[in-house]
Amino acid sequence: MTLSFRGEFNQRVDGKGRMSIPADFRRVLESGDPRCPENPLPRMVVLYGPHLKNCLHAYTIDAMAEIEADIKKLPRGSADRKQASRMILGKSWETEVDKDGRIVLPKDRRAQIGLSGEAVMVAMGDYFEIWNADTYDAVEGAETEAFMDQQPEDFDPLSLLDGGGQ
Amino acid sequence: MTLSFRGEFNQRVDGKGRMSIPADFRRVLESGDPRCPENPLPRMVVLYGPHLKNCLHAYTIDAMAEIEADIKKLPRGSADRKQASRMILGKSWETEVDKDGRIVLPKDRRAQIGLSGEAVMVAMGDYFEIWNADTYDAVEGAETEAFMDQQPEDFDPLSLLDGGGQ
DNA sequence: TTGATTTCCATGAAATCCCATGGCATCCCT
DNA sequence: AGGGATGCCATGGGATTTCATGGAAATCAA
Repeated sequence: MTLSFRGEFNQRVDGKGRMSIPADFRRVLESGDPRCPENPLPRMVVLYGPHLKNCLHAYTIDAMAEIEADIKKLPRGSADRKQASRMILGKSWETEVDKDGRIVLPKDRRAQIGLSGEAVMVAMGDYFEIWNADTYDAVEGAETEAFMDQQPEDFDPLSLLDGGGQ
Repeated sequence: MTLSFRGEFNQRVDGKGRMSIPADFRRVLESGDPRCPENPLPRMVVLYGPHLKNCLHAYTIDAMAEIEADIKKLPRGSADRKQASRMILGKSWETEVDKDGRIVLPKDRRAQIGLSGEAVMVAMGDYFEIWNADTYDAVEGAETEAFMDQQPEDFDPLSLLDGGGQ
């Protein structure tokens, strides 16, 4: 069983697009990269498909390998496989955390999510999201509020889990 | 275990038909060419059979060798083998990336896919597609739109993978 | 010769490497 | 417990290299 991401972190993004990966996340990336610890610098895969609104998704090598294996299970030549390939393989990018614990997000990626100044990284279990800080505050705040409005006063998120596992 | 292509890149095509191969793709081509790194310049094989509409497919040397091996497994003299040979072996072209990281696409190949000005290269796992930028935007845009129309509003391509492995 | 192709060099932008700093937490010793 | 040393972490700056791309020179072909 592989480690999972946990927590939410704010990090600065400098003019060159450099951004520290939180130390906790690095530990997870290391445990999910078969090349570590021989090569101490963990890699990660960033998804940037058009279905992602205002954020990027970051996976460990192992987690992404699993996804790719699933793609290969789809029938060759099927529309599903083609779309999955285009939207996942075609819209992803592998990079390595440098020895200072940072990655450099290419200009295109930063532009896509309007990233500059301050970033937020949010754990989502087997991946984490990368947001521009201001955008995250706005979108996540609004979505959570909208959701909570539809829930009873004493709502507990754990109740969402009941019956999900059939 | 071989690297796989990842990501999508726009590159310029000049009047001579020269086109840079994205650095990431070159790394994959190098790892898939048994002649590297003794000879540092990787080769690649371009498929241009009539079954390809508006695009070309580019393979590593190793990946194409595997395909050829599969063809040889078909019964000698069978119609399947003959057609596979014609459409794959007969319609493919091997070239070498030059020391500036470029290839020169022959006029015929460019004409076939209407390539000029701007190209798009899209990773598809063990190969990548080469498109004219405008054509790609139109065709891929239309296909994706048609596909997305059949999906729920908040569609995630990862959902295609659920239960794909039966 | 002339047109086409291939090789070589030039350039600006972007990405990468290397080193430096200050803050914070931890460890350890007396 | 104090207090110093140690080490990790996030961040910054500068130098260096790679990349994509354009153009000139050299080679080849008809």
